[in-house]
Amino acid sequence: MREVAQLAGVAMSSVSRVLSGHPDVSVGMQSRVLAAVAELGYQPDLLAQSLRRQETMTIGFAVGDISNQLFAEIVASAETTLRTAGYSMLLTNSEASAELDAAHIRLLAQRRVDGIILSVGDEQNPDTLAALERLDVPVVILDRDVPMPGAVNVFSDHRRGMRQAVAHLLDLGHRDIAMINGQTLRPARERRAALEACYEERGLPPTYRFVDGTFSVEFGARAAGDLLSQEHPPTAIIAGGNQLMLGSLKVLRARGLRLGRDISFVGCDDIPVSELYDPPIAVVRRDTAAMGHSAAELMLALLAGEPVEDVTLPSEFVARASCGPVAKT
Amino acid sequence: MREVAQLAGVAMSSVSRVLSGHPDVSVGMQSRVLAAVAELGYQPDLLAQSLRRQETMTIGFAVGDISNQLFAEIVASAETTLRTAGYSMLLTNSEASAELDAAHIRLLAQRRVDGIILSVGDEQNPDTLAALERLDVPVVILDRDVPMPGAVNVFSDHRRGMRQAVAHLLDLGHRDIAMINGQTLRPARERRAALEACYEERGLPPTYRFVDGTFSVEFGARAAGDLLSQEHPPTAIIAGGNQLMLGSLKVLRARGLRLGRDISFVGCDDIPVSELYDPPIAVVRRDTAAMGHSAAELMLALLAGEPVEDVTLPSEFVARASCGPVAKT
DNA sequence: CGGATACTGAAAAACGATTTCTCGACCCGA
DNA sequence: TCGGGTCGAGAAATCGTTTTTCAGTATCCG
Repeated sequence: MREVAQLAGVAMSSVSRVLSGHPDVSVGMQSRVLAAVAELGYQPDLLAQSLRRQETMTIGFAVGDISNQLFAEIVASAETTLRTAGYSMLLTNSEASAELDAAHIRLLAQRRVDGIILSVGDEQNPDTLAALERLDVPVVILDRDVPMPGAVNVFSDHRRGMRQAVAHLLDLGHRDIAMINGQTLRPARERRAALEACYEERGLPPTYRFVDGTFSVEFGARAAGDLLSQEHPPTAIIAGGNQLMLGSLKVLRARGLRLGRDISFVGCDDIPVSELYDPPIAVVRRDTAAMGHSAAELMLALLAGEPVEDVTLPSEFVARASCGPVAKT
Repeated sequence: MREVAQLAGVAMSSVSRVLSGHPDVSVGMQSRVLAAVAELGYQPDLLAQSLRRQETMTIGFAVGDISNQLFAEIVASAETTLRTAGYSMLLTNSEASAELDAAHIRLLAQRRVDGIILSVGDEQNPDTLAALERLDVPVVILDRDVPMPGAVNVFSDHRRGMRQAVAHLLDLGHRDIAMINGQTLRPARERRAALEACYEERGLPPTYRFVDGTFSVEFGARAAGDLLSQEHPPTAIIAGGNQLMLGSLKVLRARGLRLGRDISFVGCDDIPVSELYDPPIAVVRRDTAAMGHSAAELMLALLAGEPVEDVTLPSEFVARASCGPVAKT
C-alpha cells in the first residue's frame, strides 16, 4: 500500500479512502490511485483489513458429513448465496463426531468468523452447547433442536411428507410398517411422530415398529437385514435418511425382494438412485438448495441486524412404484 | 491478552511465550499464565496471529462443483487430512464457470491462504492462468493439465481403467462404441486416448465415435438420446463422468433398453447408483478418498518445504452386468 | 474579501498478536 | 570477588491495514 501511495504521489490514507469508497475523494486523485493500483496489481491484505475492521467476511460452516449428498447440496447452495454477498466460507467436517462438533465451533470462533451455520451430530452434547454458549456471533442451525437462545433455525417439515408417505402405505393396506432411523435427532423424531400420528388419526392400533441406530449405510443394511430375518417381517419399510436408504436397498436387493410387490419401501431424500432404481423408489423429498439458500439468507439478515424468524421448509412425498398393495398371505 | 497478562502479573510478551511454547519460560510463570488463561477462558485471536506470523494456517480449496459426489468425497478426505495437521479449509465453488475460477484464485490469494488446492473447469483460460501465475503460495492441482511451472499434480490414471473397460467391450464383440465426454479436460483426453489405443493395438479400424459437450446430467441425457436416435446406434456407450452417466441412464431407461442385452454401458466413478442399478453398472472406479488425501499430503509437504513429485493414482475397471455380448443382428 | 466548503496530507492510534532487543539476576569457576 | 555465560522477562517494534484527528490548501460563493 505504501508503494501504491508513493507511485500515485499521495498519502496512504488517501489510497485507503479511494479503495474503501470514502466520500471525500476527488476524481483526479481517485484515477491516479486506481492507476497506481492497477500498475502494481495491488490487492489489499484481507487479513489486515479484517483485523482492523473487526469483521472477517467469513462464515463458518460446520457440517456433519460433506460427502453426504444432502449436505453437499446444501453447502453448495449456501456458498453461492454467501459468496454473492461478499462472504467466504470456512468449512469443517465433523465426521459425525460430537467432540469434533464442539472443537470446530471453538476453532471457528477463534478464527473470528462473522457467523456460523451448523448441523450438529448430537443436540444435547454439553461440550457443544458450552461452545455455542460462548459464541458472540450469529448462529444459524440446520434442522436440529438445539436449546440455544439466540440461534435462528432452518427446519425441514419432515412431518408433512412423512404423513403423506404413511397415509399412502396405509391406503395400500399396510399395517406392519417398520421405520429405520439414525440417532435421536430432530429429523428422526419428526418422522416417528408423523408415523404415530397417522395410525392414531385413523384409530389403528400401533402395529408399527422402530429401529434406531446411526445415520449410516452400514446401519441401514444391518437394520433391514434384522427386520427381514424376523419371524414376521414388516410389509413395508421406511428408511429415514439417504444413507439408511442405500444400506437397506443393498440388503433388499441381495435377498431378491421385488419392491412394491414382495415388500414396500419408502426412502428419504430424492438422490439419483431413487429415480433410477428398478422400480423407482418412493421418497420423502426436500429442497436442499432451498435449505442452503435459506440458511445463508438468514445469516446475512442477522449480520445486517434485521429481525429474523425461524424458517420451516416443506417436504413432500413422491409416490413411486416401490410401494404397492400389501401382499396377500 | 492484556487482561491475561495483568491477571498473571506478567508482561504480554511472556503470555505469548508461554502460549507458543517458547523455551525461555520458567515453570512458575508458566503455571501462573496458564491459570490466568484458564480463568479468563482466553483464546488467542488467530487473525492477529496470522497477520504477525505471515501464515494463516488456511488452505484454499477451489472446486468446480461441490454437490458432485466425486468432489464432495475428495473435499471431505482432504479436509480431514488438513485439519489433522492444524489447517482449516476455505472452500469456493465455481459452479463450473471459468471466470469464477480465476476470481476465486485471486480471492484466496487476497485472503493470504497458505496454499491452494484446485480443480479448474478450463485448463487454458488465460485469466485463470494469469491469476495462478501471480500466486506465491504452493498449488496442488487435481487431475488437470494446467501449464503452471511450480504446481504439483494429483493425477488419476484414467487410461488404465478405461483400457480395461474397452478391452472388455471389445472382447464381448463390440466394435461400435460411443464415448460421451464433457469439456476437453485431462480426464476426457485420457479416456479418449485409452479408447483409441485399444482399437489400434488390436489392429481394428477406428469404428468408435466421440460425443463431447459438458460434464452435466443434462448433456449426458441429450448425448445418449442423440446416439440412440441415429440410424445405426452404437452397441455400447461409455459415459465419461458420473453426471454424464446419470443423464445417460435416464434416457436408456426411458427407452426401455435393457443394459447388457440391448445395449452395453460403462460409467465412471463408483457412485451408489452403479451398484444398485438393475443390472449393476460396470464402471471405471477411482479412489476419491485417496485423491483428497494425496492432495492434502502434497500440500503439507510443500508447506514443509519437502521435495515432492506429482502423484498418479490408479483407476480400475469394475465389470458388471451392464456389459454383455453384442446383440446379434 | 471573508468565510464556508471540499479535498488532501501527515501522523498517530488502533486491531491483537509475535518477535527482537535489551537488561537484570543468577550461577559458576577462577 | 570478578568476569562471563545463561536464563528469564519486560519494553518496544512490527505485521498491513483503517480510522481519526488536525491542519492546511484550494476553490467557490456572495
